[in-house]
Amino acid sequence: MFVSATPILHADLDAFYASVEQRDDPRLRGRPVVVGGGVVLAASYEAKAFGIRTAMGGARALRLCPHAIVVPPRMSAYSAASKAVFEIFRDTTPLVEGLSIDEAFLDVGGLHKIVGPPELIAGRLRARVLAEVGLPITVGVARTKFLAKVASAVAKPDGLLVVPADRELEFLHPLPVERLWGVGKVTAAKLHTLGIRTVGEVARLDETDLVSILGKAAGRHLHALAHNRDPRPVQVGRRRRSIGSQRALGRSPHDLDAILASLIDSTSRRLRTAHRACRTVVLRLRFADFTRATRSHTLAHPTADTETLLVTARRLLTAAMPEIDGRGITLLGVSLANLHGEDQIQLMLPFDDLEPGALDAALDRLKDRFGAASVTRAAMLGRDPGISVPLLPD
DNA sequence: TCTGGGGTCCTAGGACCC
DNA sequence: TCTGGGGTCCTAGGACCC
Repeated sequence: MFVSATPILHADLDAFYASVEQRDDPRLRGRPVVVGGGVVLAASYEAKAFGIRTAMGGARALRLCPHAIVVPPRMSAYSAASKAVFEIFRDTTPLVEGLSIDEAFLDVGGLHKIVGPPELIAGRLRARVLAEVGLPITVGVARTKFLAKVASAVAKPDGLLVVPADRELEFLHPLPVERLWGVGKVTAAKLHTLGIRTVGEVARLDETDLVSILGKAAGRHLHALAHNRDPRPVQVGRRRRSIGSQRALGRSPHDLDAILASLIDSTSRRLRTAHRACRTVVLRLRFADFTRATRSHTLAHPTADTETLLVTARRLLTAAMPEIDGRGITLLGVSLANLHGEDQIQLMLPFDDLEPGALDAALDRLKDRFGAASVTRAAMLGRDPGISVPLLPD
């Protein structure tokens, strides 16, 4: 039986935020649209034609295209659109690996006999996303994840590109090194100074040379990709490894402690909603000269308790105050990492109903159910509506 | 040109343990 | 008394991605 040699799809929504805005407001269609304010979060293809790019300052974008229409972001609309598109992905194949809000890998290798060849599946997927969600989407199809992603980038916007298994290197090698996954500004500059500009030129280098130029992991990684060696399978259900939030600070005076409390409040809330707990609190700082610093602390036990996390974050901030006072702070952020999940249960007891001994009784019930040795009382603090008791296996 | 907000992964040094 | 090699964890910084 013939088995498809190009079973991986990389599906990537085009100019995602801007496309949602154009979908929802007909007046924006066909016109240069910029989503964002101080910085460009997304630009429609009409805006990109003027040289406007993601992450560019808003003022510069308007100089490039004075008649661009700037709209504020509507995150909930993008999130809803993303959910609808991912439902179509999962209806196509259960093997879906989300990469971000607007892109995913789909393994359709097993569908050939039932549905047809990958290009047919990809075409149908594009048609469904347009018909059911109203958004243009580009799909790259190839034998490896990496090449499928390169194919969709080349095919953008609103395109479909299949790289046949026998033409992979022919397709890949003329492309600029910037197309390789993991090559950004710094790595590209290093390679350029050595006269290396295309993927094919990278492929001609020995792995040991690349390692000596770029370091062990990056060198090996790039060497493999330049030869289209990418054995990574499409992974379903990858879990996030950190949850964070940050705030750029204007020139006006700010109450750092209040901002910190609100950052911890929102991130710890998201943590609990996801039924996760964290062990590491990371404080992110950016200074007036745009240099950055991080300060972190790792707790003995995972927790999702607001008060515990806030106390930890406050200690980090207090320790960093001399530096902040000296250099001026322009951004404060918090990231909760070292995430723990399924192996942990969180017990919430409402404050009002809390009889004396109720907590111990609840712990005893859990010990009956999971075995005494697997239940530990790790923390008992809280001003949220309830007492949260993170429990973890010994 | 003056820079947002959300993430991932890698490196390197030091502490600590065997 | 002086010494090796290996492993894990934590912290900090940095490159990169969307």
